[in-house]
Amino acid sequence: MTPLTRHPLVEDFVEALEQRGHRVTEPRRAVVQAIARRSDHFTAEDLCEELSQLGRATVYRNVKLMVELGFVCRVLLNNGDLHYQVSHPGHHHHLICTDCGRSIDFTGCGIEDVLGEKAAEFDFSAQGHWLEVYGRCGSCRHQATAN
Amino acid sequence: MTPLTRHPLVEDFVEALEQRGHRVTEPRRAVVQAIARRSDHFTAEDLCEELSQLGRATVYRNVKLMVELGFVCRVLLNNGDLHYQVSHPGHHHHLICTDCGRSIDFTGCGIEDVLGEKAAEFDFSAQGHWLEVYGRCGSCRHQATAN
DNA sequence: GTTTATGCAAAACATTTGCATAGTC
DNA sequence: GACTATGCAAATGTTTTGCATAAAC
Repeated sequence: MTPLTRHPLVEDFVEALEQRGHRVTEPRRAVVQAIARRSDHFTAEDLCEELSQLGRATVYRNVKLMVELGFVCRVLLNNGDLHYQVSHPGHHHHLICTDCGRSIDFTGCGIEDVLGEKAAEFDFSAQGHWLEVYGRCGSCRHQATAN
Repeated sequence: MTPLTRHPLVEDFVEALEQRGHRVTEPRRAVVQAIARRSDHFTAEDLCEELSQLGRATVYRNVKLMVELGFVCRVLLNNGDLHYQVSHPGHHHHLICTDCGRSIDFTGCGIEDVLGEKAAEFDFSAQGHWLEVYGRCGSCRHQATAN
C-alpha cells in the first residue's frame, strides 16, 4: 500500500503542486521526496534533521503546504504526540502498532451508524470524526511468538 | 452531567489526592478548583492566566498530575489543537461542537466490533482506540434556526 | 519582469528543570 | 523533622515571522 520501491508519489505530488500554482523549487522537491520516502510517521523536526541543508522555515512551510493539499495527515500516537504521515487523500483512519510504531491506513470505518445513534441521544448532529486505533500489527505479534 | 452549580468535584479530587499521598496545598487546591469550574476544555496556559498569582510550573505540574490521576483528559479539537478537560474516569469519547466548542462526554461507543473486523483484515490486533466526534450540539442548531 | 519561495536570525510560544525556600503531614 | 510542593528564572524545544535575496514561471 505504501510504496517503498521508488517514489512514484513524488511525481504525483509535484504534478499536483504545479496544477495548483505552486512553484516547484529544489528545496520543495527535497521536502516532498523526503516525505514520500518515509514509510512511517514523522515530525517536522525529523525532516529538518534529514534535510539539514535546508532552512527550518522551508521545511515547516512545505510540510504545512502538504497538509493543506491533503497529501500528508496527522496521526495521534498512543503517547499523545502528533506526528505527520503520508496520507490517503480522503477520510481514513490508522491502525497504529504500539510495538513498532508503524501505522496502517484504513478506510470505510463504518462507524457512522453507531455514532449517529449515540449522537442523537445527546441531541448532537455528528458531522465528522477522528479515530485512531492502537494495537499490535501482525509482524510484531508473530515475532513475539517466535521468541 | 458536568456540574456547573458548585464544585462537588473539588472535594472528590482533593480526597483522591490525599488518598494517594499527594499533599493538599493552597496552590494545588487553586488549580483543582479552577479545573473543576471549567465546563469546557482548556489549555495549561488558560489556567496560568486565570491563576496568575501562581507560578507557571505549579500550574503545569498540577495539570499533569490531574491527568495522571485520570481526572483530566485530553481532547483533540477539530483544528488539531490538544486541550485538557475534566474527564470521566474510564474509557469515553467526546462530541465536540464545531460552533460553540463545547464537548460532551459519552461512553459505550460500541465500535469495538466494527474495529475488530476491520483490524482482522490487516492482521492487526486492536487493543484500544481514540475517537473524537465533531458536529453541532442541540443548542447551537436550535439557535441557528431561530435566527 | 513579476511573483513566489528561500534562508537566516529573531521572535513567539509552550513546556520543563534546577534549586533554594516554604508548606504539609 | 522529613519529605513534598512551590516559585522563580533559566533552559529547552517547537513553530512562526520579517525581510532581503534568489529562483521560478
